[in-house]
Amino acid sequence: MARAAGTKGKTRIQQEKTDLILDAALNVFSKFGFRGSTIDQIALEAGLSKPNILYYFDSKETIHAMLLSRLLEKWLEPLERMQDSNDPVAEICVYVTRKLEMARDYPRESRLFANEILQGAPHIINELSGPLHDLTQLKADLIQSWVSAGKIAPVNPHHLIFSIWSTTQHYADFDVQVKAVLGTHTYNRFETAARHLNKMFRALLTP
Amino acid sequence: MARAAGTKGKTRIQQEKTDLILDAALNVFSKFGFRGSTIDQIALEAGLSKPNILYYFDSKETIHAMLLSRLLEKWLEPLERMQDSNDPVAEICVYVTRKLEMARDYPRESRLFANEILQGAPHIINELSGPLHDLTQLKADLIQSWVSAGKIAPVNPHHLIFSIWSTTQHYADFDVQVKAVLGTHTYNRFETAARHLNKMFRALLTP
DNA sequence: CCAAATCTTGACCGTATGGTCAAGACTATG
DNA sequence: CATAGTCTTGACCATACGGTCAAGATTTGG
Repeated sequence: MARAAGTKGKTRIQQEKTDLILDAALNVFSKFGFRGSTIDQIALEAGLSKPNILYYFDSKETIHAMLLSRLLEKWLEPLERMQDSNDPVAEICVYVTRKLEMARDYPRESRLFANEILQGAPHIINELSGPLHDLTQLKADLIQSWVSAGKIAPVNPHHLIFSIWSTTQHYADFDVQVKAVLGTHTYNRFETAARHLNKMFRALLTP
Repeated sequence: MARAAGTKGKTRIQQEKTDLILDAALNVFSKFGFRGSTIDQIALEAGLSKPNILYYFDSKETIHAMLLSRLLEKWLEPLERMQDSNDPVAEICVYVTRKLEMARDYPRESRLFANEILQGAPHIINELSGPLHDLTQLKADLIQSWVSAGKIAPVNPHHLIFSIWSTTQHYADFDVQVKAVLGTHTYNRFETAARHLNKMFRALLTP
C-alpha cells in the first residue's frame, strides 16, 4: 500500500526516498530534458536501483509531472507578490531582482521549465493557458493602471513581463553561453547582471 | 562514392536530398531536441526511408552537427553587421530589430540553438568559447567606446548584448508560452514586441 | 542503348530503455 | 521476538532506436 501520490500518510522512508528521487530527477531532467533522460540515470544519481525508483513512482512521466507541478507554484510566487504601491518602479524592480535571484539559486528549475516550454509545453499547456494566463492578465492590468495614472512611463504590460522573464531566466537557461562569452569575468556575473537589469527597467519605466 | 560532406561535387539528387533531409531534421530536432529525436521521425518528415537518410549522412550526430554549424553563421551575422556609427542608439536598435525578425522568421533555428545551449552546449562549446566569445568581445569594445565617448548612456556592454539576445529569442523559444499568455491578442505579437523592445533599449541607451 | 555509377530499401542486428515480477531483506509494532 | 507490512533488487520482457547490408531500382554518361 505504498505508492502514495500526495504528501499525506507517508512513512519516514517514503518521505526521504521520494524527496531523494525528486531531487535526483530534477538534476537529470533539467540537464537532458524529458526524453533525453532515463530512469537509470535518475537511479544512479539517487543511489537507488531502477525498480526502487518505480516502487515510489508509477512511471518516468509521473516523476516529471510532479516536478513540474511543484515548480509552477514557486514560479508564480514572485509575480503574485507584485502589488499596488506608491512606488511602482521600485515594485517592478523588486520583482526583477527576485526573478534574477531565482535564476541564480534555482537554475535547475528554470531549465526544467525552459525544456518543457521549448518542446511545446506538452505537459503544462493547460496551466499556461489557465493559471499563468490569468495571473499575468491580472498583473498586466495592475501595470496598465500605473501607466494610466502616470506613475510609470507608457509601456506594454505583457511585453514588459516577457522582457523581465526572458532577461532574468537567460542567466539560468543559457548559463553555459553566458560563461563562455564572459570568459574570465564570470565570477560576479549575477551582481553585474542585477545592476544592468535594474538600470534598464528603471530607465524604461521612470516617467 | 557519395557521402560528400561539403557542398562540392554533388549530384543533383544529392543536393536535393541533403537539403530535404536537413530541413526535415531541423523540424524534428528543434521540436524534440537531439536525444528526443529519432532518425525514423526525420525519415518520416522527409518522406524517405531510414537507410536512405543514412546513405546521405553517416549518423544522426552528423546531421545535427551540420545543422548547428550552418546555424552559427546565420546566428552571428546580425551582430557582425553592427558597426561604428554617428547614431549608436539607432545602430543598436537596428540590431535588436534584426534579431527579432530572425526570431519571427527562423524560430526553428532559434529553438535548435536553445535546445543545444540548455543541454550544456555539448556540440558547440568550442564555438562559444572561440568565435562567439571573440566576436562578442569585439562588439562589447565597440559599445564601450560609445559609452566612453558619451554617445550612449553608461551600460555594461556584455549584459546589454545578453538582454538583446534573451528578449528577442524569447519570442521564438517560448512562443507557446507567449501565445498562451497573450490569449486572443496574439496575432500581431511581433509588431507590439518590436515597438516595446525598441522603446526599452532606446530608453536605456539614450544619453 | 548499355554499362557503370548512383540511389533506394526491406530485413536484420545489437543495444538501450521503460517497466514488471517474484523472492528476499528490512522495519515497525504488538 | 514474532509477524505483518514495507522496502529492495536481480532477472527478465517487449519495444524502440541507431546503424548495417546486400540486393535491386534508377540515373548518368558515352
